Amino acid sequence: MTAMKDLAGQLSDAAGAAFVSLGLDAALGAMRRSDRPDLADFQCNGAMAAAKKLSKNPREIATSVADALKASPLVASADVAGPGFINVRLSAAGLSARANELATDERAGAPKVEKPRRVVMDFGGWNVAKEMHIGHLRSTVIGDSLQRTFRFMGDKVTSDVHLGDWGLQMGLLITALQIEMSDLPYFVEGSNGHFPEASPVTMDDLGRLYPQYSLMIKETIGEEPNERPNPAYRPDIHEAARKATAELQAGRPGYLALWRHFCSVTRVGLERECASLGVKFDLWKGESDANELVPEMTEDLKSRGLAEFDAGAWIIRVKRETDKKNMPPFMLVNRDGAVGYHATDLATILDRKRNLDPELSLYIVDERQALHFEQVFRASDLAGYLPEKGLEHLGFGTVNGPGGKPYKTRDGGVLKLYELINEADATALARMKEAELGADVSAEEQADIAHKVAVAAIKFSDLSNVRTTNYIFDLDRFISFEGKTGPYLLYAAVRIKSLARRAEAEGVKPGPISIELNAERALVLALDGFGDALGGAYEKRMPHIICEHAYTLAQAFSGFYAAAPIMSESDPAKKASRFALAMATLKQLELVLGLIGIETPERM
RNA sequence: GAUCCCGUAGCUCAACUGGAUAGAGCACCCGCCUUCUAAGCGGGUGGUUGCAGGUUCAAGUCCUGCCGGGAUCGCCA
Repeated sequence: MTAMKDLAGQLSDAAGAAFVSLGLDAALGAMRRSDRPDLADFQCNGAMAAAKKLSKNPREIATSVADALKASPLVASADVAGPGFINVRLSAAGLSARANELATDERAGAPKVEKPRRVVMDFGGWNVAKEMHIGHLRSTVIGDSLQRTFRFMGDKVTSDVHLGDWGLQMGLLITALQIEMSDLPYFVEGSNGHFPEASPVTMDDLGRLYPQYSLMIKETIGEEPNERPNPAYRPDIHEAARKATAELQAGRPGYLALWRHFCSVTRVGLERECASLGVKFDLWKGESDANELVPEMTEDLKSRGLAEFDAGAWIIRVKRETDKKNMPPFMLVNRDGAVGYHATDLATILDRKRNLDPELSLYIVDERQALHFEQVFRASDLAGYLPEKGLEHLGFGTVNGPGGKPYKTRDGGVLKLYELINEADATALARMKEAELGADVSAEEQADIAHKVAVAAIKFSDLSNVRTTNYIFDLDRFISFEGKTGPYLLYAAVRIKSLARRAEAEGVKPGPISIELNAERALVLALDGFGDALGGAYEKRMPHIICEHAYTLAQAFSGFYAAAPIMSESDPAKKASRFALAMATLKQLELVLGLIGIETPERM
């Protein structure tokens, strides 16, 4: 995968060769950054595993590997500690060579895949008629980070926002409008006529109607122990919504016209949030786009005996003998003749197979959808569309408020995404004024800087949590600018940019890097860790690994910045070396921040 | 009830898939701005990794059982 080996890779090769010469597996030579920086830069634990197989003394094996390692020009010292740890300290020459390599590499040491794959990323989760709130932030920023990471690694990515625009909620909204505004022309039975261009509803209307009517089609309310019949349940409305859904899907013109309004009204808000967050999708498709394939697909599945008729609905049995958990059947067509997201997701797979033929499809959707995707993937496999192996659900944890319950604002509502962004913008702007920064720039530029800081804070706060776990959202902490935050990373980058401006003015040029100070060693080691972090984030689809690396790098730079003055350094060789190291850091830092969707301003 | 996930410092989170003395940030305490942006740097206080067993040279990580929290379990997405 790697074009240029990082230090761990080079050391692993050397140690691996030593293990092989002992008649052992080269993989035992795997080197990693040391847990004990006071003792070593890198460590190898393979001797202890080897000792078990050979029933030899691990220290004996370790000593012989360590002796072999000493021959490498990279290694300053190699010794054995404890039960058989091999500790390696790197030579200044080795570190300097690596630093120069990183400084001149376009990709700052990043690996690239040898064989690019066609990858589809599906961001299912946004719905028509629902405004984006804090809970939608995760799929957006995680998915965006993943698409940037995969592209950077060389894969051919097609991202699809995949709106939820075709299920019962659409029929429910039509029903709601029929009740609230019954004289609209969309409801005239059999009408094929022209319908108004302008939407009869605004996003606010939809945002109000949707929750109001959703409550009426819930048969029960309350949590598990206190679950009880919903007093507001309206079977008539439920029935009407189901019927309207089926009619919409069957192509009733008035309903389709109305539905288009719902979609376009919603999309305005979604696009605004995307632009604000700097998130782009290749495709703005939705569940509805799969609709035209559904009849063909269901016929195919029925004719091959994969779908069967059961309790009024067409289902596919996806249960397996080995299943421990309950595996309900895949719901192809419900008893009204309407389809839900099982069918549209499967039809979408068929569509993608025909048009994109992806080797890998990633679904960045709430962890709670895990069972759904397992059903869809199994169905796809059974049907011979795309193999289950190339379909992955990347679930993520939910966003909770203090106490582990879903986050609520002070007035009990959900925090809308644009409100969060506005709040962060305002806080960032206030912070700038307080620090008396940006007094010499226009108000417009100040706002631009503040927004970049705000977005960095929001994205980093979210992405630095492990993808799969739930996290607790606290507004103040989320948009704080001190410590381990997005703005800290920006600050490091901005300081280097400022240095670069001064260097330019004073005619200072980067020169060969020579590592002397401890702070310089630490910075090179941090820079060298990029490949490993990127590879890990890519393999595991875990953006937090990149966040962790970005922070380590910024921290190492801050230490270097404080310990090694550049512009005031009198020795021109040292000055040029340190400046080159700073510039290498900036290059990598900007690449890394790019992978988590963070843009760096020129000053802040 | 069944299946799966989680429980780490006062708070919010890490820990490279079994490695050494479990790391960060916030908060708190002490230092550092007449030289590169103090949104910063250096240092300190703070832990029986929910509990009890087990596996082995080595367990936050693996196995078992409890306790506590969450998610899911056919016509909502």
